[in-house]
Amino acid sequence: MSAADTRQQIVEAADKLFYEQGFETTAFADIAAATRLSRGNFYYHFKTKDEILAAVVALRLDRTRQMLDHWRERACGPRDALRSFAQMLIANREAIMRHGCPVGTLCAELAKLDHGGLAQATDVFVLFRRWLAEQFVALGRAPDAHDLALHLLMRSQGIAALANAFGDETFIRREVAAIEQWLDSECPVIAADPAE
Amino acid sequence: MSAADTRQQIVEAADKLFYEQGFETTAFADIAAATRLSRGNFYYHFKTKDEILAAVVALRLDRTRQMLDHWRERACGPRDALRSFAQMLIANREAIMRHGCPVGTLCAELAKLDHGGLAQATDVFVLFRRWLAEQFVALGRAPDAHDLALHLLMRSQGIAALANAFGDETFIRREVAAIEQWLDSECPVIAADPAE
DNA sequence: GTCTATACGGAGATAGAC
DNA sequence: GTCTATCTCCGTATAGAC
Repeated sequence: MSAADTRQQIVEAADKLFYEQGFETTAFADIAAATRLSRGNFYYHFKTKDEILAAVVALRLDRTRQMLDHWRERACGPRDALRSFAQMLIANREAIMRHGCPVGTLCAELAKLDHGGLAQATDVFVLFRRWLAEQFVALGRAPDAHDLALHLLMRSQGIAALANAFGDETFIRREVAAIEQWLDSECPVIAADPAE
Repeated sequence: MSAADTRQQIVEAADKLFYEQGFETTAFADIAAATRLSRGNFYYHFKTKDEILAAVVALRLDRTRQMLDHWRERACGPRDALRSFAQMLIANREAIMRHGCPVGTLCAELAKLDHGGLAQATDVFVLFRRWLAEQFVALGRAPDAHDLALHLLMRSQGIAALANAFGDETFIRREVAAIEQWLDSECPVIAADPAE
């Protein structure tokens, strides 16, 4: 197998394990078992565990960009795009109830560890925030688009946190519905807008 | 120093460290340094680290009960009591920006570790949820008091998570104001209610 | 009740054979 | 590029002196 392929395998396995078990808990032995590589072999591809973390965050940034592009392309206008964001909570409900939000839990862990990679990890949040703000700008809310984006992000984090703690699927669905209601009240459909 | 005092000191130091650094990251050596006790001496008071965690959670449950009682006693009616809950985010903003919500981050960490103490830790959430629901019942929202309580808890978690990631104090204040607006819209002041 | 000394396991990391 | 063997450090936990 080529070095690039092996590297990719390691990063993907680490991504999964960091989400499911957390960064610190995940040992090289765990990633080794998942990739069926020997422990020592890791050091050919990554010098330290922090390098693996950086690669995982880079992977998540890439995937998030792709997902956001995809949502925008597929949606009928910005309001529909925003709904995609909310619906993500329902689509990923099983994983969220078990492991929380991948972005939020990683940021929280790195903040506690006082880890240098925190800034990189929050960049994933920034990616979401900017994208959300763009949709609100397109809906004519340019002045407070940033605040509205943070509000939506805040709700998604709160929902993920409680869903993780209580494991209550009904709660997720109810709160996603509440988000959609909030969207409609904040950005009412106007007759002049043909895309809506 | 009596055994009970020493035990209390250990638990309080552990409480602080678990909040600031996380449960797993905190080593006995850290607690030893904070309490100025020798490492070996811990095992007279606690057989395992998990026992310390259980004691910390019990301490937090006690303190939460006291705080909730205090809020209720001090408040002019249930609406005012609910405002105390929201204001807690502003009062504790410095700690929240640095370390997140003590309850939420502990639950998230224990969920990732698949730790048996998770249920106990979520009991702190349950305490808040019940108390919040009681206030909503008092405001005449008995049918959906439980849902409203979870919604408020959700918001507090989302605010804490993003405040931790972004370190934005303005964001906290804005969202607390939004919560108070939401309270007024969900439970409008009625003339027949003398306490309000 | 409090201390020192120490066993034990598991983590990250390195060296060198293949 | 991948492996095995090995090193060191650190965390939990125990034993026993004082």
